[in-house]
Amino acid sequence: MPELPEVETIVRGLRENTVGNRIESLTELRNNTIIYHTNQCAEGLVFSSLSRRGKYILINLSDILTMVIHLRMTGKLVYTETEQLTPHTRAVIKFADRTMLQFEDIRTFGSIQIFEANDTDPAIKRLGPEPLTEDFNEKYLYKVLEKAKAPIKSILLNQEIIAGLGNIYVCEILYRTKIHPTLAGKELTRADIIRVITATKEVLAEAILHNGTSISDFRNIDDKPGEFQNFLRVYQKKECPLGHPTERIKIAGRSTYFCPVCQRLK
DNA sequence: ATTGCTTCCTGAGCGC
DNA sequence: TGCGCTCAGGAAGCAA
Repeated sequence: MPELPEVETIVRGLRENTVGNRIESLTELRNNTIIYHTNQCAEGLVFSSLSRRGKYILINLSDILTMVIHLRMTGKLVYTETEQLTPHTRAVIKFADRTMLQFEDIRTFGSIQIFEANDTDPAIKRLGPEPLTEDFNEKYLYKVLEKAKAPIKSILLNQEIIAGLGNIYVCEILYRTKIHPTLAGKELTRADIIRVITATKEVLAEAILHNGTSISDFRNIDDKPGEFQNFLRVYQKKECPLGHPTERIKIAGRSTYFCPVCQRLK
């Protein structure tokens, strides 16, 4: 479900509402939702600070533990004052002030992991640069693409190359850059690379400004949808903004929307 | 080393 | 109504 802008929206919502909250109980309603990588219990600790890395939510618990949440396709975090269990509620964190955070996940791919404060998920250590920082720049992307035979679409989806992009935003980025999604990475020109960097930063910033994209069930922690779906140009569109019919193809098993007129193979 | 196919799981939407 | 199929904001784990 959520990509970088959606996760960022959730983290901001959590930061406003839960910093300083003490965990009274942490209950798992389905096996393997909460995975402990430490013997230390999270109960009694405080949500000290929150951050995001790629699509991961990182919660610092009293500088003692780190809670790492990944929502995968259908995970949701809902902050409520009363218990509202659904058939898909997988875990509930109750705070000392009687509020609670419910983790719902229809497809059950998501997880909550708990590590020592100085430890983290190995997958996080392998993540590529954050696209909204200076680390994601022309020099870096040129080096990545120089010899890459894979289609640019797959490369941009690879979290070890760039952290946080998913299927929607990669389609949108490629539309804005006029690059065909099947074009091999090494075929991109310097000008293309600069356009990719610029479009990536623009699309993500705009999406964050609109609280993310709700195609079906993304919701902020107060259960409100995002608004960026109103600004998508090709993803799940029949026509691009210029009126050309779009096409849908599969790349690496993922539906890829593009405009065959605006986005040409060289 | 790189690339891509299958898998985890549940539900919605479609054609017949 | 219901069946069977395809599809879904992700990514690990394999196989080639």
